[in-house]
Amino acid sequence: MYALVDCNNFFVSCERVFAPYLNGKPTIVLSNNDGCAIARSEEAKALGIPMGAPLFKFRDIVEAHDVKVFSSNFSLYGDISRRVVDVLHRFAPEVEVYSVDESFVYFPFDITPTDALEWGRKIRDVIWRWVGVPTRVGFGPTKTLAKLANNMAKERSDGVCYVGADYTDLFKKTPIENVWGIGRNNTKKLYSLGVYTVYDFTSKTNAFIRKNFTVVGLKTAFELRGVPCFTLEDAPEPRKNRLISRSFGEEVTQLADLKEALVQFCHAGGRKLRKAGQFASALGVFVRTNPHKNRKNVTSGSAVLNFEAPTNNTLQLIKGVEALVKKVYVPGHAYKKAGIMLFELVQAHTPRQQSMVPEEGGYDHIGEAPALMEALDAIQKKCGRFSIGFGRYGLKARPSQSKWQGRREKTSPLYTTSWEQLPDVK
DNA sequence: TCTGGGGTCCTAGGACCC
DNA sequence: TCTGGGGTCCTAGGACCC
Repeated sequence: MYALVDCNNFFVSCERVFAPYLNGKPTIVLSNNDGCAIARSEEAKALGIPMGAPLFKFRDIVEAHDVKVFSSNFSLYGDISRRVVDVLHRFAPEVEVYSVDESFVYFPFDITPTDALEWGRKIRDVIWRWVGVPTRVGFGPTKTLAKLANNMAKERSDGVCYVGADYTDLFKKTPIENVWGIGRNNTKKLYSLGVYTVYDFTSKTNAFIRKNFTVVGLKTAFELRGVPCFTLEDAPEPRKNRLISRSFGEEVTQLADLKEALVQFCHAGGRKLRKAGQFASALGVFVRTNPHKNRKNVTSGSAVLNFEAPTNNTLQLIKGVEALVKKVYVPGHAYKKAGIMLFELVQAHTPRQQSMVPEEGGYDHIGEAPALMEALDAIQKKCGRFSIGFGRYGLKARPSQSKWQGRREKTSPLYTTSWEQLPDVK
């Protein structure tokens, strides 16, 4: 038996944990750069604010109804997310963190749907009391059915639901696009093939599904019929690539500004690699002008280089960026977005080809962080992320002074991850 | 004026090997 | 007239997820 535990309107719910005055008020959280609505409270949804819509398109609604607006505060959301997962581990030994607001839970013992629903109510109750965010719990014999049940739980007053493989009546009423793994494109194709509901889909032959939707679609069909094809990934595979990118607050035309942004991304990238014990084999840089401003004339560029030996040394990433940015930067263009990509990430213990001629300033033994990086991480951890950097790359003392930094005008405090910003209890 | 930031998996087809 | 039977690796592109 699988369960999917999903936090309702997660980012908004996180904001409400420490600001209960927001309860009952229409509230939204914006994407980076205060661009789009990426989380909406039920009240905000009722006002017609669409998911992913840019703020300027519904600003009149915000003003007319006094919608509470927040910039995204991912430190807070990440911390709340960890707390939710901690609670789940008390209920079941096997938990797969699927995303920041969703986890799969596997119950390895026999459990009836009735008992499952009782468990679900208990899980919701404890998360609500201990962490302070509302959740929904869906149960099913496969992950896909649990996910569907989670969707159905929206309609249930107790926020829990079970869906079995034999729920034919339900399947006849459920649109196929509600199924996990059936996206926009497949929906269009399914409609054209006369498939509109879950029932229509599961009734098709395997050969038909395989032919039109590859093994991916076939697995989904099996899952809906109650045959598990996706198991719990309790020890997720280490990630293979990493992307660090941002849209800029203001368009960037100068090479120095572009470089400064990319160097910041290298800091973030290096830190993330070291934390995960990973090393990047190759580095990519990309830049892009604003696609919304001049749709016909969006320019982008990218370049990649291979490291002689995989690295997680920030300084080596920066050196790589220095070489690559010259290839992609074209004077006269106004860049709106840029990023770095770290490819073919390897773990410290992965066997690898040694370089015959060690790079100057590099290091030979993978897994051995150079003392400089250890010091950098330690100082940044103690004194803050911008307390130290590589001076010659134009790092300003406070990066908010840079034009490439995005807008974050309505950020809530770091209630749980900064000593200075702990909330007061009166 | 203003439009996010991450990821994964699968397939087809070409180049190349014996 | 008739033209084998295996493989691997890489890339681009398309689909999906949050």
